[in-house]
Amino acid sequence: MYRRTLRTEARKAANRRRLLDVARRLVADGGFQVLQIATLAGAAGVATGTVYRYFPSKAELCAELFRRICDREIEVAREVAATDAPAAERLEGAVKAFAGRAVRGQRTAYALIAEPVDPLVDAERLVYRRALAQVFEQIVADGIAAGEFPPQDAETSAACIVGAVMEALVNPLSPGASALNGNIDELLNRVARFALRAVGAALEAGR
Amino acid sequence: MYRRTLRTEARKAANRRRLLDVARRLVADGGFQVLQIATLAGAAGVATGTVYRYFPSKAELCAELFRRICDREIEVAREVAATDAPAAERLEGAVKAFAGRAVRGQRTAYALIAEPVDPLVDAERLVYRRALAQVFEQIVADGIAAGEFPPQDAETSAACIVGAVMEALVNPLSPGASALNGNIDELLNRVARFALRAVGAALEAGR
DNA sequence: TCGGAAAATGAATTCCACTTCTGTTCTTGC
DNA sequence: GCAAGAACAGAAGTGGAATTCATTTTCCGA
Repeated sequence: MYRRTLRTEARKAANRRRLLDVARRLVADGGFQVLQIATLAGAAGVATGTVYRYFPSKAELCAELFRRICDREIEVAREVAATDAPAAERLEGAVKAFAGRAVRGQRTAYALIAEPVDPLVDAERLVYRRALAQVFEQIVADGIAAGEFPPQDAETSAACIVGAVMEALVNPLSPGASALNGNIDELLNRVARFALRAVGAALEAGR
Repeated sequence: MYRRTLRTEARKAANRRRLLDVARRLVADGGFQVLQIATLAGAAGVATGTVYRYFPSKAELCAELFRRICDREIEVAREVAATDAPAAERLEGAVKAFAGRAVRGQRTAYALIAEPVDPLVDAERLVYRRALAQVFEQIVADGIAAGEFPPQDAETSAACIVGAVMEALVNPLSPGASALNGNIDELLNRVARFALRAVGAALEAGR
């Protein structure tokens, strides 16, 4: 008589987590492109067939991994945005936090933002962008309400900001990356200033 | 004795063009996703093998098609940008022209901007974005020189504008499109205003 | 009209990674 | 320790689309 027990369940959960962790590492330095079932299994020290005892398909595995990575990014953005500082400061902080993490994450950011992926994962990407946009939208809406920013469609502005930041990162991030001659801060500043001007924030002189 | 003659050369060129045209049509309503060699051949009325007498591989065919479509878009953007009106007007015009064409093109725009494609085509996408960014960059630089816009890094601003416009379009364009309840003009206005604010253009009241 | 060369055909092949399947090994409760 | 059932290994199976290739057709120059 065999029955599932706490111990086996725990081990199973741990295996699952480990597979996702190994997958994350693979994606972190080769993108989804190198995430093949056989490779993953090898790296995790299990047989290929075993992967299918934890995930119904590769696409679902990728989607879950994608979600997992995104969740962390969104969480960070939310935290930065959740202070009660003026909207302009919060916007600047959120933009810099997001862009900074992306630049440091390199390959991972490219995977999240631009790498060709299968449709199921691509759907998650839309969700990710919307979630990110919502963070910005809240800030913009608050700024409008406080009179810091001129009236505008917060939703559009938020989407545009997300696009602007991502696009500004695409060149530096795209594979073959010219390694950002150390000017990360300057890049972040430029992007942040762009976003601030875009929502109509009053800029201090010299910015 | 067989030798190539004007007539056959012409026919060959015409066949090539026709293949690309048929491919464009396919992409226009199903995206690159439906562009399969067999499908294309069928639609063009030739055998699958024949396609390979005109293109070395599917990837190259896709890349060339992509380039062909982009070139047209870039050309339009350049034309709009080439007037000697104030930079703000040119920027508004270019943004609206690009976004408007994209919204009307629907599936094609999605294919150009966001559809998952193979790496060779993805590389073309980067080229496309840079070319588009250059159009905007010129306008921004002119605006700065003329004192219309405050000092800023024109390259960054241009990239950001490209990203902002594309992102603003992604939701409306993504498959499952909610068909833009007719508000195309309003969408274009919002995006254009965002871009104008972003470069620091002085906005007339009410915009 | 005919020989030779290019072009077209479309069925067969290849490729390659996902997925499945058949033992084999572990785990549990008794 | 043992029977039953779950998990695992890794080789084989699958599928689907790109690509090839032997054959047929079309085209040129004499």
